[in-house]
Amino acid sequence: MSLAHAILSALMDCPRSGYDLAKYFDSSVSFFWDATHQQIYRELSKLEAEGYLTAEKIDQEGRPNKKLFHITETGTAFLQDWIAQPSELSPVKDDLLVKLFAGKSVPKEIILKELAHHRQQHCKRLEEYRAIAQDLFQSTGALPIENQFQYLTLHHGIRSETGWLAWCDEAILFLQGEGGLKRQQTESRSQNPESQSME
Amino acid sequence: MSLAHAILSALMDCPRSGYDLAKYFDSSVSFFWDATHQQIYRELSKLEAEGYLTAEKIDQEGRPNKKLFHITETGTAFLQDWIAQPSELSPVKDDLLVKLFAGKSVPKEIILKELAHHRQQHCKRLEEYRAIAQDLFQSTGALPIENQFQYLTLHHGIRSETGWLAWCDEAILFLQGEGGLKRQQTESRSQNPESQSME
DNA sequence: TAACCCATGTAACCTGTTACATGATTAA
DNA sequence: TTAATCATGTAACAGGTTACATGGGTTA
Repeated sequence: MSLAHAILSALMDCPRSGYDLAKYFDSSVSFFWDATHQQIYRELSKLEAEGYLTAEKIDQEGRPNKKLFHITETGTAFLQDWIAQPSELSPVKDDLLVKLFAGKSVPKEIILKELAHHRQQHCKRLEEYRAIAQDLFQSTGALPIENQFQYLTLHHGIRSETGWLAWCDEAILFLQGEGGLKRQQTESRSQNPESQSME
Repeated sequence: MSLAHAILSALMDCPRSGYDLAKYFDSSVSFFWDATHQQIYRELSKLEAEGYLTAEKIDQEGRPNKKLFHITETGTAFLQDWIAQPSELSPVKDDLLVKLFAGKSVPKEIILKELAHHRQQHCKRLEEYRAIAQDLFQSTGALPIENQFQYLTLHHGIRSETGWLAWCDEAILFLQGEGGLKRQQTESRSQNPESQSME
């Protein structure tokens, strides 16, 4: 869908090589998009052919030559157009939840183990996100405009990981409590959620 | 990745036709997986060819004939195996967050409009999930084992939508507040989140 | 009489994954 | 001397999207 748009966004900032983009997608873009270097190179060729990007060849000594991709005016317009188009909610796809859904067909310990494993992975991710937050936004006072939007996406990532952690904890307790007996009330604060404060 | 597994899980319950599955994926599975009828039919053929499913032909009068798919023992074993294999976190991909990331390249009103639009869609989804929760889990006392896992997946969906709503509200306020000036403190309750109570 | 439900599919295309391939430089 | 970093790609395959196709029965 929007790998192309994610790449164009990343190139609005500054020109980057395919390699740079792959690294970028592994860190500062990972809160909301995921792509391998193979996908990125293929998409870059396509975007160049369509005139949304131009490649600048950089000869280097002591390391491989590279191509820096710059976004063109057509590319910028294409991105702006897409942003202005209202879009649907992105589809949800989650392996762990598929496993849980079929949970009754395996011993409970297997599910509990997998929940613990995922809990730990979310924990790790949360720490990574917090570290990025520290790096980027430690100054007091107003954020420069360039960083406001990045801040919001990162904040979403932190929120989402925090939510996963809490859900994992609940699910583990629920299943350990022999299921069902400890179910709590249906109407809760989530009707009118007390929002977590910003990171 | 796991469309095959999601289909097999759905058939653990009871045999279903492709059409049934498509409807099921549109409602009770939508908290964690998404698939169109084309994908489902293709996957069913494949799963049948591999021996994980058998098709039972049902001739009907007054409406089209159909095929009911039953999971086989091989199919069950295949699913159980997959569940026991530890899996990585599912990748995040979200269009709205890509738009926000590139937010500085369009007028702020466009972003605010899109945020409001998404907020409304998440609201609608949350209501749908709550309605399903009411239907399935209104009884007091212990949940039957068959429903415990479904309950947990649904609960995750409700949690996630609640989180999205709260984030949309925060993002809208943040951007309306001329950005940055109203940023709140970095260390917050999310360090040790007060979990929302179960639905 | 129009739209929706039931029910199944094909075909073309685009996107994502996995494996393979190269090769110099630098840090442990 | 082993592994990681820099840097770019091809090829095959699997998974997902969009458009097309059929056709009777039911509800507004």
